[in-house]
Amino acid sequence: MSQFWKPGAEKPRILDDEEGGVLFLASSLSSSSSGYGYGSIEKQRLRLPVYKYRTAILYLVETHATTIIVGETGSGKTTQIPQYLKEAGWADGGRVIACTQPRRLAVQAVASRVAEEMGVKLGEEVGYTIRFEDLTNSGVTMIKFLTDGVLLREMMDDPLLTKYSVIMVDEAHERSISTDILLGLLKKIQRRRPELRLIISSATIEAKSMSAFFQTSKRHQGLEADDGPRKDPAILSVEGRGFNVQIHYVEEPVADYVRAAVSTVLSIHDQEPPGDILVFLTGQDDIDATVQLLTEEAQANGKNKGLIVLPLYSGLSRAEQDLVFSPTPRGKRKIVISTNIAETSLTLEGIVYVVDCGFSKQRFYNPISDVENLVVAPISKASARQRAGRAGRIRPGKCYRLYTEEYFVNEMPAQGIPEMQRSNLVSCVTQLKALGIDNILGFDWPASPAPEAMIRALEVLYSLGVLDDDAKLTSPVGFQVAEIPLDPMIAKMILSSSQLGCSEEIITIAAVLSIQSIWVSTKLQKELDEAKLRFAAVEGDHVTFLNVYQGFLRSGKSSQWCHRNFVNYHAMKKVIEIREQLRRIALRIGIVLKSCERDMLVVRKAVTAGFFANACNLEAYSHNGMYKTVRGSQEVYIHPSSVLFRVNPKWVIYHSLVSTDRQYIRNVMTMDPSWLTEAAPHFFQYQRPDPIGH
DNA sequence: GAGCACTGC
Repeated sequence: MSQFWKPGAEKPRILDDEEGGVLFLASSLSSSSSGYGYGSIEKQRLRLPVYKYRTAILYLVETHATTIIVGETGSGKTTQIPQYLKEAGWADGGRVIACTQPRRLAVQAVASRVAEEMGVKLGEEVGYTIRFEDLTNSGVTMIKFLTDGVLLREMMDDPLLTKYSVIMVDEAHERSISTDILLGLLKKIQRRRPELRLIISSATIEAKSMSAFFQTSKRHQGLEADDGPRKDPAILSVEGRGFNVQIHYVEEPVADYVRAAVSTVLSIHDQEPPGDILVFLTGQDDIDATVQLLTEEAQANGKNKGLIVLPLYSGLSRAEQDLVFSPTPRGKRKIVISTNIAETSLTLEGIVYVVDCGFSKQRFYNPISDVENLVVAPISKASARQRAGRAGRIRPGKCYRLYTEEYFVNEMPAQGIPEMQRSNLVSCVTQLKALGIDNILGFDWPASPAPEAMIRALEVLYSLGVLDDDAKLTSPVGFQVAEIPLDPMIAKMILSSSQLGCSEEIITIAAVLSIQSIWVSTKLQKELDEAKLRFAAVEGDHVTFLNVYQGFLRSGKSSQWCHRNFVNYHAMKKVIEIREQLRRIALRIGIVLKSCERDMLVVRKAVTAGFFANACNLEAYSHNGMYKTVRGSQEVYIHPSSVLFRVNPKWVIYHSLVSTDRQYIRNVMTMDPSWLTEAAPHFFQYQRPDPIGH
């Protein structure tokens, strides 16, 4: 491979664009150098679109502190660029090349692919780290894949990330909270470590704003010192290798996208050649309705024989999700009706047609009421393109958009709102504080969150005793909370359990609260309710979780036991895993591991210490179970899934709140109001001088 | 008596 550009060699031809970024125009190499006697993996590597840009990428990374690579799916950037860097010597001298991904599955898949291409054992030269799993060998691993959340955690031990020579942040266009925090911090690190190189890889042409973010102040421009890289980011664009997808729009806006989706699917089935169909809708309700309607109409038309209609959303059991991946039998057409999960998280093979309703459920946070809501909202153009691209993976496809072209062009937003601007920031602020970022309001974010959200987060953390009057982390509580990889309210609950002597129980509760649900998703609602009753505790859902966990342990962690009791076996295994991680961290930060045996009073006090802000009082004379929150006097109701539903104790504390027609509180526990002033005297003095006196 | 887009540490 001597023909490739290496650091120090004569530079390839480049052209500066008017913004000071560097745009690579032509490579002197073409991909025609493939074909002599390489193994098939090697041949495949040479055929990837990114291969043509190998020299350019290495040159830009050598000469620029930050390189932004815009690459469509199938360009090969994720698997190839780390290898190019290694071949060019960026992993010499014990240094490591890092590549981050937003999702665990992607980390594992990419790492094993790269290990295979390099002919090495996974966990040696090529490794990966995700929560609960570290497959790296320190001193040996040269290329390391990891989730961006794990890299953020690594910064708590090594703030300058000194072992890495190059950090590639992949899928940056998704703008998850951890990607955004990471980008902000990496920009800071760059100032302290000029030898560090960043590669920001993104699927959309948002590169300009990303470039502006990494652009350092004007006076540095043009000062190209011989001993350092250029400070202005380079931008390089790599084409993808997807097939052409023809876009169809509706001529008039549709009133009901469920009906529109059904009729679109039926006409594709009627008129188009074989190929599976993927339909994007917003949620479980829409999807179940569509599956039913489609099955009925197909039956009525006598077309049901050729159709396999399958729902897809994260709430389905593993077995139900796996159905979607089974190959379509000859002569049949598979129709997958899915949430956003199929946009990025899962990739289906064999899709030729996509139907896109133009909406998805998105989280929005209201810092004034401190409530996170799930709202059906229009998707962005970037999402619409991503959805359409799902039709072009195996051959040219078609995408049917259930909105007008006029709407797409003129009204659909180009990019979605970054998650940072739609979320509660309590965890995010704690993490930054732990990394020594004192001036949170002045932090240089890729997208600044609302000041109200920031102030609300500071208030909550102050009331938890995580921050002091100067908004600095308290010692030891604040630092301990930051070490625990969970929501600060949960972390505070764990810390309090140490003093109350019930940490074993509270850690179990923390683990259960941090997974989706320990119950199986089933249509047998009555049976599920009956199963729940077998574990129900008068103290509420938290203690009920302890009963389930005890039962699971006594059964010898049996999957049959889970099945009999409508408990989700995979969820329980995850609970065990999270418990183990939390116990390790607890020992490290000096929490006393102790069981309170059957004393649920201390367990409830520990929960209150974290969740006092979620205290509610049953309205006197309320016959319909209406509660008011102590903090904001909001009307709330106990969710029917709670064991305290219809029990309606006078005082409760909840873990989370969901808004639909009503505000429902989920995971609810009974408590005594005198604990509130005990847990957070300042908070309740400030909010309401005497919460107990009525 | 009713509802949970999707990730991640």
